[in-house]
Amino acid sequence: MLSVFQDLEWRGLVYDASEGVEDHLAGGGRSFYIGFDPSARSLHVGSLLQIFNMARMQRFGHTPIVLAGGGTGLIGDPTGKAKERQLLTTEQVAENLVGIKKQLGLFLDFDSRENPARMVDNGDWLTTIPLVEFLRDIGKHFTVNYMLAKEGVQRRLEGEDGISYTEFTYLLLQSYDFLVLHDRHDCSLQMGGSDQWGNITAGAELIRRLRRKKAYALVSPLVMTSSGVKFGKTEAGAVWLDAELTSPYRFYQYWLGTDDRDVIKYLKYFTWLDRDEIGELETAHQAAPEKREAHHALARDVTERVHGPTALERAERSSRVLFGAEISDFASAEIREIFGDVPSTELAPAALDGGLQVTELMVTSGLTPSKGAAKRLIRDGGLYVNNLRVRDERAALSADDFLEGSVLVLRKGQKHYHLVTVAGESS
RNA sequence: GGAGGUGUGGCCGAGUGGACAAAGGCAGCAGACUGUAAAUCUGCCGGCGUAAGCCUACGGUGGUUCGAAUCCACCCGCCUCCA
Repeated sequence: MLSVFQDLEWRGLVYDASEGVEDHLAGGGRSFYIGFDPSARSLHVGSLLQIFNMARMQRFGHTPIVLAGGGTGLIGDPTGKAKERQLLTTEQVAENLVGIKKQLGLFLDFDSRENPARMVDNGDWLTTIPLVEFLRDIGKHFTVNYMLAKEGVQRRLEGEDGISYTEFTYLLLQSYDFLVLHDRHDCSLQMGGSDQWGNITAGAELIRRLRRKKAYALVSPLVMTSSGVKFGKTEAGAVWLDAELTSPYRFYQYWLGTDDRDVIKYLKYFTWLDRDEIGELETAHQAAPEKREAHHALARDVTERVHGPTALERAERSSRVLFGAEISDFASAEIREIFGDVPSTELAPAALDGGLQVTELMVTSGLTPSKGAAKRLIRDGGLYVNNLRVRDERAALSADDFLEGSVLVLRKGQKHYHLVTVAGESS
C-alpha cells in the first residue's frame, strides 16, 4: 500500500515539499493545517483540491486543522492579486465561516476518535495580539529585504496600484498563524497551493528560529485547465459548492465538460478512485473518447460527494432529458421535475397576453444580456425553443408554444438550457 | 514643490479635429465539424429600435469649434526625473 506521500505524489499533487516531509509523515499522526479564505459564504471548486488534500491526509491517520482566515481575511493576501483587496467586515467573515464549516464537513471527519479534524479561526489570536508585542516578537525576525523579494510583492510593486502596508504585512500574519498552531496543536506541516510556498516557508522558518523545531511545507500545483481558462470559472462566474449558488445540475455539467486533456488529472485530484480504477478509465477514454466514460465518472463522483446521491440522480436525469430526446416527447410534469436543477424562470400568465417576444424572454430569463444580443444570437442560429431552432428574431410566443400550456425549454447554443414556466397552473 | 509623461471598450493596445461605437490582439458568445471535448474555420461582440435613426461611451468638469477620443483650461489617478 502506498504511503500518503506516495499517494499524493502519484496523483500529481506534490508541487514542492520541504526536505524530509516524507519521513516526517511516515512517522504518523502528524497535525497539519491549510488556511481557507472566508471571503465568500461558500467554497468553490477552486478550493476543492486543498479540501481533498486534507481528507486524504486524514485517511492516512494525520490530523487536519482547518484554519479559517477570520483574521487574515480582514487583511487580504496579496499573493497573486493584481489589485488591493476589498476588506471584509468582521460580520461578513463570521457569517461566511458558518457556511464554509458546513461544507468542509462533507469531506472531513470532525468526530473521529483518533484524529478528528478541527477548525480554528485565526481571528481568535490575530485580533487580540498587541501591536507592539507582535512587532517585538514576530516582526523582528523578518527583514524587509526578505519580504520585498517575494514574487507577489514584487509584482505589486511594479504594478500601478502598488501595495498597501496592510497587505504587505500579510506574510508576517500567516507566519504567525503557523507558529501559533505549532504551539497550541503541535502542528508541524502547512499545506496549500504552490502560490503559498513563500508564505509557508516563512512560517516554518519562524518556528525554526523561535522554537528550534522543524516545520514543513507541502504545496500542490495550482489547477489549470489545458485550454488556459482558469479552473472553476464559467461564464456565469465561479462554480460554488453551495447548491444555492451553483445548482447541482450546473455543477455536474461543469465537470462533465472537462477538457479531455484534463480529465484523468482531475480524477486523480478530485476523487477517491484508486490507481487501478483510474487506470481503467484512462484506457477506456483513450479507446473511445466519444463515450466520455472518464468524464461521467468524474462528474458523478464529485457531484455525489458534494451534493449527495439524490441530487446527483436528479442532475443526471436532467442531463439525459435535455441532451437526449425530443423535448416535445416529454410531458410537462416530467420536465417540471427537473426544475430544481436547471436554471429556470417563472412567468405570470398575463405575460403571454398578446404574445411574448422571444427576445424579451431571453433577457428576462438572463440567457442573454440584452435584446440586441438576443437578436444576434437568433441571426447566428444559436437559439432554440423546445429544441427547434428559432429563425425569426421577431418571433413571439403564445401559450401554444408551452408544453401543455405551461412549460417551455429555451436553449442557447449546444448546451445552455433554461426552462420557462407559467405560474398559477397545476403544480 | 518643480519638469515631463500617461489615463481609450472585460483586458492589452492603436487612434492626435470629421470617414470613430473607435484599428489590431486576447477573452467571450454563436455557427460549421465532432463526442455536451480540443483544435480549426466562419460570423458576432455598447444600449434601444423592424428600420431610418436615437442614446450612452475614450479619467472628471467646463470651454473652443458647424463638428472633439483627438484642441484649450482646471481637477483627479498613475509613472519617471529633479528638489
